[in-house]
Amino acid sequence: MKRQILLYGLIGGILIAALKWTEYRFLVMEHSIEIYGGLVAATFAVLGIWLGIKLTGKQQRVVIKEIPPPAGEPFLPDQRKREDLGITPREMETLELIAQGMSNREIAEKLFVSENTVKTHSSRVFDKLGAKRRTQAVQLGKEFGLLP
Amino acid sequence: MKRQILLYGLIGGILIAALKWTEYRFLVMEHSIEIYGGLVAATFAVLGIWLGIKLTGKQQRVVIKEIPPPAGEPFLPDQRKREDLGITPREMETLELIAQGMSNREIAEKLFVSENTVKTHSSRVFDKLGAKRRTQAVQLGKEFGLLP
DNA sequence: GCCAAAATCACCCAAAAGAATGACGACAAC
DNA sequence: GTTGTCGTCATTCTTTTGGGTGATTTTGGC
Repeated sequence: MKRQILLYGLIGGILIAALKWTEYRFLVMEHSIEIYGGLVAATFAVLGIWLGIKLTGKQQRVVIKEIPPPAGEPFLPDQRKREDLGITPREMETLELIAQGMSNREIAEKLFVSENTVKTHSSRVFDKLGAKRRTQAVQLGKEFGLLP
Repeated sequence: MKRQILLYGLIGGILIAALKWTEYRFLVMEHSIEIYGGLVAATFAVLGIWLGIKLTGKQQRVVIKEIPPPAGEPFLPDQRKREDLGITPREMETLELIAQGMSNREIAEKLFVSENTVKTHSSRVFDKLGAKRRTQAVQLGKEFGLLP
């Protein structure tokens, strides 16, 4: 960056010098002052733009780096796998709540059904997953991509 | 963006006009041409830098960097967190096996201890995690970074 | 309307899990 | 040598879970 600023100053100096040098040649020309001003303006404008881009271009890349980390997969319930295993939506729901550490009673309250119903659902889902315990069902559910 | 470019051109035009207008006043001055040139150069340089910054500042440089996190963490058991919670190694071991879906009996066999001992460990670990059920302990264990 | 799948609920019973308490030996720290 | 932690085990009792079976109701498709 320092190099670019120095370079910029240098070019400026050279231009000034060139300006002075050409002064004696083209000053006689009509409207040379306008051409002159335009030339200088254009040159410095280009240089300025270039410098501006350089000035922020590097910084920009650092900021960009933040994008990737939070990404990844938000996890979308594997509908296909669920159907492959013949697990019904209600059973799936039950399984999810089991995975959250809820008891049958709590699940029953949350789903507005009787505890017996929850038992039925869980039993069936265990069967379909090949699990003997709820903890195992959770473990298998994850392996099958049914649970996060 | 278009607005800025137009503005830029406008300012350029105004400067040229001003240049022409002042021409009749300061042309008589000695070295006015250098001052002039420098002034114009400085003005356009500043404008150029500003424009350059504006030009790239808002642009999202979508540099699609490779995503390290997904393939990244092999998961290292959080030793600190475990000790923070006052969970002993043996209790941790028990928790891990619980998370794998094993029953107390299976865990007992695997660890060569009695089932009662496993119960003691699990009870203690539940207590330390604030869990009431093993499924909940697993869930909390994950949240605490104790389990994968 | 009829059928099949899904969802619901009920009972019974056995197994597993969990809470509470007490106890004992090993071992490190002070 | 006392203290504290850890790991071990037992006993008793309550709660939760899970298996098995059957039944009723809803729902969606044909």
